[in-house]
Amino acid sequence: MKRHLHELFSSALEHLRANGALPRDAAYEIRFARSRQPHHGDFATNLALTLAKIARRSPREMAQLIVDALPESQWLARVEVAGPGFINVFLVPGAQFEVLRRIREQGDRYGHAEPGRRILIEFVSANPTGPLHVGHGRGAAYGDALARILSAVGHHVESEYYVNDAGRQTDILALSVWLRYLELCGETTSYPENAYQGDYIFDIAATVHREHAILFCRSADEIYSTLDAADPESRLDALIQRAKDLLGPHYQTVLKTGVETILEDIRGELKQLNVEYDSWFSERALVTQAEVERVIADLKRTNYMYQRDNAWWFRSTAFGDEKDRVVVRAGGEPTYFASDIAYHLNKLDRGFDQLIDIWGADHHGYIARVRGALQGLGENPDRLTVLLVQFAVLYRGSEKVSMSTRSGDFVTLRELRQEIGVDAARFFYVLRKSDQHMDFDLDLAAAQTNENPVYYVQYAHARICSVFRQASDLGLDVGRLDSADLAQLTEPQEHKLGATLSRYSDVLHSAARDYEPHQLAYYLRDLATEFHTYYNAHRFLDVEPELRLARLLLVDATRQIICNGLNLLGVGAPESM
RNA sequence: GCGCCUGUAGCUCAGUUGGAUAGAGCGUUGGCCUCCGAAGCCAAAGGUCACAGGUUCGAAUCCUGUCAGGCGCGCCA
Repeated sequence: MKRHLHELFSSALEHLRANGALPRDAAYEIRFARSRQPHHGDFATNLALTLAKIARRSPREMAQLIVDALPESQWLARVEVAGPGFINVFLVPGAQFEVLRRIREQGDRYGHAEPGRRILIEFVSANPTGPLHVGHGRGAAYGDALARILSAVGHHVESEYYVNDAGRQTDILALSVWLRYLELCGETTSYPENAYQGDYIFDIAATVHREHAILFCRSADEIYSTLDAADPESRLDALIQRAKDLLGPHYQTVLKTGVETILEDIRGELKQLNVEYDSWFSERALVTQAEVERVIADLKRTNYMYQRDNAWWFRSTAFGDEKDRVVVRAGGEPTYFASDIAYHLNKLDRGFDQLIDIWGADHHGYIARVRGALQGLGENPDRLTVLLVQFAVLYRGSEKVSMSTRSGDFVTLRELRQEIGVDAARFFYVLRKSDQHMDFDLDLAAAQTNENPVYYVQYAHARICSVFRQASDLGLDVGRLDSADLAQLTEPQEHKLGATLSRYSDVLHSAARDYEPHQLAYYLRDLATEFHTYYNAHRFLDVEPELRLARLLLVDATRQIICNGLNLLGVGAPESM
């Protein structure tokens, strides 16, 4: 319909140009907005306001000229000049409902489009050093909904979890597990405060003890003797080194048991949340397959690498970063940055047009250096889009809850899901713009379970299903919905519902373009409101057959759109509740 | 100190890329089930869009400054 209006107005402007009312070279962009108020018609454009100055006429005069030059159309009831010079378009009564037939025809594919770009979207990617906490849930809900939406508008989308199974954090995990294991062996350890504190460490240690008995047991004397370190962090590093020395090849067994146990837990929890990845990519694989080395060598061949204090630095300031960054440490160890460059190159080499990374907002300072590295290596940095998810600040009542994995003082995603359920959790997360800070009151989230907006939307769906069950019980003929006479729909609630349904496709594409699933969530709530209002004002079954058929078509299309929309958010659409 | 994000109803948040009278949920107040699901509907109260300037036909939206909050500024990941 918008396209049709566009053609009409273009034609009018051409006409005005031809007769000299508009300068030949006048630039313009015709845009239509859906009117908020019924007396402003169905669509409005500010075209005349933008053209008034160029044409040296008053905005209202300009608007009238355009209106007079409009060609005839079967869909337009009337066109008005209003306010300072808006042009309001009123459609003929049936026009708003044409969309119902298309929804009916296309079913759960309605709103989807033709194939577009190849996109790889990476999200959550939490270190496998502890269970997912409530903060990770936001990235999961956001990333998965976005992947589904992008896929729905026609892109080829693959989702990936980057597993940081190499590096210091996993070493700290291995050390933590080993020390707890030693306690099970009867050794007295002094457990470092900066090792992982969570109870899950005990569980993994117990597994190791069950499977390997006292094979990895070493005496406290061996471990702590001649261990000198200035500060807690270097003491931790010294302990890790000691563990590697004392355990030899067994160290890897402890580490792998830890990482794999936690990864299994993460995988399971995400699956519970209806989040399933196409691939899980291991950082360790990048290292063992020498891709990191290769990238470092490639970087050294560019002009963007230099040595200082025995370390290799990448000149990221050349690409807008605040300072240059170390790629290879003085000791010869590559940094996390190095493997991250290799990872992103690997993703590009797999043939994706666009990479989308979803990061926590605390990593925002990291964007410039990664894009810089890609550019330095001759890649187009615009192929990488980094979307930031702001932190959720957790409260219990008015008390702030910490979310540090190392301290063990956090609320797990599992606890939240078990408390409020998958649907409520996912809808709650996605009901906020991702770059908006969010106050997440756990007590409130639990208390508001019954008031969660997701039930409002699901209830509309269930109600419609119930109507059709009733129809079937009464033996009413609902098999001919396709032949319904749309002219029967004349009530204001029907007009509003029809208008909202016809907006779905716009909303979907807008949500995909802006990477904003929350647009869809808000839309679904609006749609549910329109339906509930309609439901309370009118009856569907107990009316004349022709009217009944038309109303059932309208209501069935509503059910279809709610179902499609909820699915894109990873939320179920129950037929009864 | 520098950089990024944010400031909208008592609380939690939207606001369609600068449009007409700034919206919703929760909370508060008052109505609606002999009728296809009351997890619903209808109505009321509640606002100096942090503050001050600027840009223009027109600003919650764009620019500048001030104030307040979150995050970041490692040879950690």
